[in-house]
Amino acid sequence: MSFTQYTKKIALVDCNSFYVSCERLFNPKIRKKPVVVLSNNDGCIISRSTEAKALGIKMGEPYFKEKDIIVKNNVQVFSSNYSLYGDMSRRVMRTLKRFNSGIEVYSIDEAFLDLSNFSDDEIEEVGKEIRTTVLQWTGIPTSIGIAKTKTLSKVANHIAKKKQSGVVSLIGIQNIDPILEKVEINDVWGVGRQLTKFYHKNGIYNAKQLKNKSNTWVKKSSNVLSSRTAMELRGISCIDLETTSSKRKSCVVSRSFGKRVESFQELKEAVVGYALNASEKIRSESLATKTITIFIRTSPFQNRFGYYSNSKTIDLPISTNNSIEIVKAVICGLKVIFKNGYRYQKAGVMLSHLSDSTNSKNLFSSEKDEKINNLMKSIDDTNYRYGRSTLSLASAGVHKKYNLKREYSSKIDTADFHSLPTIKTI
DNA sequence: TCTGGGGTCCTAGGACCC
DNA sequence: TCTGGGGTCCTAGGACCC
Repeated sequence: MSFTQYTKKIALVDCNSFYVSCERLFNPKIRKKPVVVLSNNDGCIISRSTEAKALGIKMGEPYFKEKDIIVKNNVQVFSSNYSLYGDMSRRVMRTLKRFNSGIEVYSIDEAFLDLSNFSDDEIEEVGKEIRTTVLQWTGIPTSIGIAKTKTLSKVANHIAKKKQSGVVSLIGIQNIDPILEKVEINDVWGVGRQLTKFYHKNGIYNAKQLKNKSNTWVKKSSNVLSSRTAMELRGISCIDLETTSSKRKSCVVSRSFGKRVESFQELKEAVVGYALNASEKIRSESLATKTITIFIRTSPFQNRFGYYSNSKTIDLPISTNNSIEIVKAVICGLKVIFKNGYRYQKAGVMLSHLSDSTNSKNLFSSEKDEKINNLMKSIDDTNYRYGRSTLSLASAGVHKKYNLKREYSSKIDTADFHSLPTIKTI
């Protein structure tokens, strides 16, 4: 006699080489070819097709270091196009939501799904159906791992990546030790470079060894996060699915420059621009900031001209999301930390201690605040309709020689009518 | 020259993730 | 010549209090 089992089931859906897959959607010619996508400023390689991986091109490597291999093998290169990737991501997530409301969108190309309401017997088929549907509706190939905990579903996903079917379930397997034994410790979710070093020193080289270590040892010699990871490998769920999206706690806008920047004026224009972007972002999420940090630095890789990095944090008496106030603080901070004679490579603005702005009326609110809020709102509306920075502040400048390098952009944007791919008929 | 014990709160920096 | 950007959480240690 057998009866249907309904154990806890978490699926991790992960888009394969997501940015590359997005570029391939509208460019069939590069479907079977090696392709890479570069980070901002065409700096590093951040997405690789399987063909590119096979050539030995490494993740996160500077583009110029791999250029020889790239040219020799005619690898297709793209600058990143976040507008396109963001839009495709939303389509994938919308498709996933149809299968279950219990979904945690974990990153631009990953989501955890609670599939506990499906029986043990049918779960692998459900995974395959999800994969097929996402591929059909969005054109994006995915890998799906299913297991009792988030950490184990990551393991399953890791294995699924190398499988033809793209779906791996660990549900119903009595002894998963032989599987975990083949997973290197640094491939376990939550184990980074430092922990890998530490585990190696203690004779732990794979997931099985960590799983079978005593919990007290892990907790005492490392920390709670590590012990949670170990528990999850044992099939005991410690990291919950976060299905309700909570408001963020900080907001950063930072960029590397396309060219080194030396003058205060240019640096100021750049950080004012970042401050405006950040302000707009938090306004769009009905948040206000109480702490503003501005940072600048020269390149950490070339210290021929000396390395300099500094930041200034400014605490406001009252939370705000008013661009003018935020820009004022940022310029103030920049004046404190700016030093002449350096070739700056990067700058950024961080807004933290964010709180809900909808109930932020306080003792000092006035009619003037009301007017400023209305001004901000009309600036945001105009920029939304006519494109970012249609309306800006004079201090943000107009020349922007330091702007990003983006030499290989596909310029396709499915979220912008004017940048949709066109079909030519002869 | 000697100089307690214990609690809370905050922050900077580190480690991790994608 | 050229090395991304944006998050979260934890912890140790300092400041402060009685």
